Amino acid sequence: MNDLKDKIDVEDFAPAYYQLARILNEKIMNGKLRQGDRLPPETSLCEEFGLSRMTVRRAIAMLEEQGLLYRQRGKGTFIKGPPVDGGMFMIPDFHQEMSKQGIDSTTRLLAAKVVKAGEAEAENLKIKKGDKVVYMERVMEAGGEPLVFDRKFILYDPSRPFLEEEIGYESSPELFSGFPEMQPVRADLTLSVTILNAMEAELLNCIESSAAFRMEQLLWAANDLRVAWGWMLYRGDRFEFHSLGKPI
Amino acid sequence: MNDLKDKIDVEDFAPAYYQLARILNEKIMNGKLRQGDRLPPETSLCEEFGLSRMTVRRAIAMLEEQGLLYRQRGKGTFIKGPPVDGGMFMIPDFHQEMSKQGIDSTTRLLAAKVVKAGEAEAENLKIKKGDKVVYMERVMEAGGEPLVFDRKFILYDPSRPFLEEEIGYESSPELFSGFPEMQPVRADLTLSVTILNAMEAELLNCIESSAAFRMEQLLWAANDLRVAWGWMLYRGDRFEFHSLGKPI
DNA sequence: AAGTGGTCTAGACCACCCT
DNA sequence: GGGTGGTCTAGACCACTTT
Repeated sequence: MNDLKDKIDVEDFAPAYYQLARILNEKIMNGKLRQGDRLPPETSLCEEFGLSRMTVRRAIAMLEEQGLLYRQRGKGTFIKGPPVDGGMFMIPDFHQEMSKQGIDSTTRLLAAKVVKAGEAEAENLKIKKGDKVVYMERVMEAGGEPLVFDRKFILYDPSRPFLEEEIGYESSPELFSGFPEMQPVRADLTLSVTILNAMEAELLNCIESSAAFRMEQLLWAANDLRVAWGWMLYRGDRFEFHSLGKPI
Repeated sequence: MNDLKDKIDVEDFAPAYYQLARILNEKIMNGKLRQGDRLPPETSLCEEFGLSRMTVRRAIAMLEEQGLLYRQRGKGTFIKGPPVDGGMFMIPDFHQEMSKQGIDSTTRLLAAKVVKAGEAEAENLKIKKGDKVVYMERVMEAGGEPLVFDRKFILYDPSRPFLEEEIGYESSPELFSGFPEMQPVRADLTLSVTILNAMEAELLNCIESSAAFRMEQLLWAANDLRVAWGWMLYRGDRFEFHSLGKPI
């Protein structure tokens, strides 16, 4: 029943490190290598598969990255069990994900204006309450349905006139294009859960008090300058995320 | 104002690839390398820093893994913007995380018994409705507060007596220890949001109808055998998760 | 002392992109 | 054809663990 080749096939288009990773991954999924088992030493694998050590190490590094095993200097490489009580989750870019699934998606701009910063905005952008900020509200839709609500407060640059046309379409980073000092270089994201209030529920076409993901965003430019703060609400009845276990 | 060495320090304990990754990362965070910019070719970096190509590539690979840049064969290596509309989130193992924070945590077993599979369990474990399964309910607590509710349905192995003592403590994988055929080798995790019902809210000491994370788990053993299914509820008022941007 | 993983080199050849 | 990243080798030395 073992149709799998346990050898590196030079005719195969896949590189050797990838083939080896696949072979080892298969042994783990087969139960031939079990939790706690030690992998053969790298030098043994080199001999067994006719590969150099760097290539063998690269295959093992792939599996380590996926959390299938761990390495201990001086001791060996050991198989981990599956991540039962936790894992990694990716929240993909909304429009990218939709277009990948062949679904048309749009962003609708609800509001974009200069307002005075309230308590929360001032605190998060480290400005004074009452200072001017650009406020922006958007809804992202797909299949004729609103799915994500986005609200952002953006640092207002008095040296630059505020242009509504610049705002509101697909990609947020473009908001800052042309203003190198305000270009975000880092984003701190925080994922939590919340219950939609009446306004949010109406915009998202949900019943009030339903649950949603909330992804808070704080965008940093160079020199530790905070350039934008806000959050996105993902409808709880339309989104779920899967742990990463990219098949090899 | 540039206190950063832009050279590899052989006296430094950090390996060369790591130092180079730190230097490049700093240039991105400084805004010296901006979104869309092309990195110098690998061979240039080799010369500039006096490193072999493999070492330079390893540094770049680190940054690529973190989503800071991407590579295109034949064209070059380019800086990405920060992941504004999505990112990676890790949900850590509950007890590991608590002990890391110096907080004592416990697991309390509420129920462990053999029951007949209902519709959902039968569907998810691919058994017949009414077949026997092991049912288990646990609450994980820290700081005197219940924080996570766990409910699992485990494949019942008639050849093996069901022992309540085996169940219920810290680590789920141990449930299967000693039964190699049932040892999980893979876990499919699905993250969603939900609203706590009366029973769940009481067990978690929350008000009813509050929001929570729901992490559904399907555990697979070798031969594509489904060995357990269930879900964990994380109190929404006590949990939030941060995107991964490990500082270099 | 022997065995293990961690780092690094100085080359080599290949696949792809652009001119 | 020249430049880029992608893969691979056959060594070397080091740090750590175990015997």
